[in-house]
Amino acid sequence: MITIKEIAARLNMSTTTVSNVIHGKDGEVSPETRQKVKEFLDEVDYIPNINARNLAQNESKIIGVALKARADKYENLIMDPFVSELIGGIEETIRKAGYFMMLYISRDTEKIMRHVSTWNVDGLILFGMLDDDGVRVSTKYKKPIVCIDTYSIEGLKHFTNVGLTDEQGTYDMVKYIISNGHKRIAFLSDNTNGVDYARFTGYKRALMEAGLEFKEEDFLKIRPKSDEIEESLEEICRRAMDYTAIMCVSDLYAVTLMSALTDRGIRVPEGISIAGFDDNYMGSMYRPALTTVHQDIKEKGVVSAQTLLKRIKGEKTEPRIILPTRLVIRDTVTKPRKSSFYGYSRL
Amino acid sequence: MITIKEIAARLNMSTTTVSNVIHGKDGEVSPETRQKVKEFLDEVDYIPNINARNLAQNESKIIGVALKARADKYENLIMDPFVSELIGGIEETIRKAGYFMMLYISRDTEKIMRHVSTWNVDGLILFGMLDDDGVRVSTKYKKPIVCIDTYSIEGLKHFTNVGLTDEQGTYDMVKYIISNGHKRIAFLSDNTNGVDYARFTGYKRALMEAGLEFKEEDFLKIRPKSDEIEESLEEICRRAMDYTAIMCVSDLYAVTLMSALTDRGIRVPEGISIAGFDDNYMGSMYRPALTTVHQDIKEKGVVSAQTLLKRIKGEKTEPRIILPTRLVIRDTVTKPRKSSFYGYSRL
DNA sequence: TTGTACGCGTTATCAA
DNA sequence: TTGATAACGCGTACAA
Repeated sequence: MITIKEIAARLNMSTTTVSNVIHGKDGEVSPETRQKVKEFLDEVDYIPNINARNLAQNESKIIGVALKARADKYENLIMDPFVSELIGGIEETIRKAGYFMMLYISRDTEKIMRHVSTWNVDGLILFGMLDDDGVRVSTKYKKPIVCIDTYSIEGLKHFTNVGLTDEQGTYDMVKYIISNGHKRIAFLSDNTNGVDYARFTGYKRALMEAGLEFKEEDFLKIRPKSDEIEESLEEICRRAMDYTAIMCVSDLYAVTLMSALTDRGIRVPEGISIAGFDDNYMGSMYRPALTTVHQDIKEKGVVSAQTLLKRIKGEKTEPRIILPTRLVIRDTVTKPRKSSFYGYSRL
Repeated sequence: MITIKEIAARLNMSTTTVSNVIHGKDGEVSPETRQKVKEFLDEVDYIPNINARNLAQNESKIIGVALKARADKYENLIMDPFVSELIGGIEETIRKAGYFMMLYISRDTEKIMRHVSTWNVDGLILFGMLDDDGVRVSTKYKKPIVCIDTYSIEGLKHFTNVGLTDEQGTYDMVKYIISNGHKRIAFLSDNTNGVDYARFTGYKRALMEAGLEFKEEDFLKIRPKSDEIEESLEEICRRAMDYTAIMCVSDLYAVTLMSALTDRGIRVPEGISIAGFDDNYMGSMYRPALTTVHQDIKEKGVVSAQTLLKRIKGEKTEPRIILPTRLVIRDTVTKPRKSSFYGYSRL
């Protein structure tokens, strides 16, 4: 690996001159020397040492991307195509802007912050952070942070949130379900924090507006840990037939649920209508194809990275960016079954 | 961000002493000073500047992870749960070993190599590289490289390949299909390089062994680019009924194909049997559940990272590591349809 | 046991 | 237009 110093020595000039040519400071150096240096640079295939550069400039050109995994969700986190699509969008944007991406997955906010401090990253993208983490992060770290899908960090300095019309999207979908004639509609999720809370709220608003009552038990809680999910699904399927439709908080869960129902002889949508949220590949490939709320996940990644890049350059940005959602009507929501028919294909 | 120098000044001692305490060189420093320094370190929450450290030590503690995307496959690359699961395994292993992971996606081998050179990464994990890239990479870069699923790099120095019993796994599956009574079995993929070649070979071997003839046209070529896939699928479905079973090179394609067939009224497995390879979430959630060749993708990531770490430490490793596969028999391969029945559910 | 001084590769400042 | 030199923060050989 050749260094500037060595190049300077071989060309009989100073490191300054070489450095100037490398950085295109054309005013500082004569055309002839510039030419000479450039040729030599090509010849030896000079590659700068970023560590030295960062040390001298006190910057890193690194964007830290931290996924905060919940203990009970780690497996799913990394299985969900959501994540890879998001990362894809982020990586592409970062790379094109001449930055580098360091990826870090952890359950521990503290560790994440140490990590970014060590590397002196120029900015941080956080995904999967819950409310209470915000303050802790905030005090440790002075550089721009963009959160994805994190509610209730508003007001905290350095923070920008990139989110969705979660509430409205779910509201629209449940309204659509109701317009199909459904009256007993459950909501399926594994928690009621952050994004899930917003979607849950949208669901309840649609119910209320239609004069439908919401009872606590209409919230179907799925436990995604691999050693609990079967039992969890068993119970949910048992209770499913109390409803004619289930609004799922994600496509992942919607598809998981449809499989479980199918295995128990309950047909979708004849026996029960199912709606998802995300519009990922799994939902679109499943048959019957999933009716769902679309979000552009890659775009979410791109916008997050772009916003962070702007903030790094010192430009002002909105404290919260809200991306649109839209309904994708496919085949899993239809009219409710007749009360006499339970949709069982075998019994 | 506090520096060693500053700490030394405040404590009235030399930087060496502080440094020694930080690195636990207990023999070099008296218990009292050690205690004093440690306390102060905690108090000010000292975080080393990695750039300076790397510069001084000429190492980086960074593992570069480069995904080489094929032009026509980028979208799928990042959609396939395969990738996120693999990354998950790699990241976890790297992190636990005290290393950092830099992720880079590019179509251009040259760019990937520049990237790793600049950062002086301690080692490299390459995924998606094709045969011809090998040599180019090899000459540029002297540090350990672990490839995932790259055939024909054997013999190249610095390289280790982590792969699968691709040929055998596919052979086993096709043999299983044949044992179900099938005689006309197609193979679906988008190319015949690397991994796909190995699987293709396994398919042909099983055919041959059973005295079945393979014709060129039995290779069904899918074109995965988003603006071509519909047309491609249309043609494949038209030709599908010349066969009673299709061995797909991946679960992703198997599920995609099943959807397309279903949409055209062809039922799986009544009309045609389908087998996949990978055993991912999509295939296991699809109904009918996909019969497929299982590989442990996360494990692949873990083993790759572990192997690289070993090589970085100077330990010898096998030039090629081959992970096992096994058949997962589910519901998409059954006896072939009667020749009079074409499995159409509507026409 | 502690401290001094230098090198790592780069950029920046200032003088020639 | 060019060059000498300091600085960035850390680790370490070697001296004290």
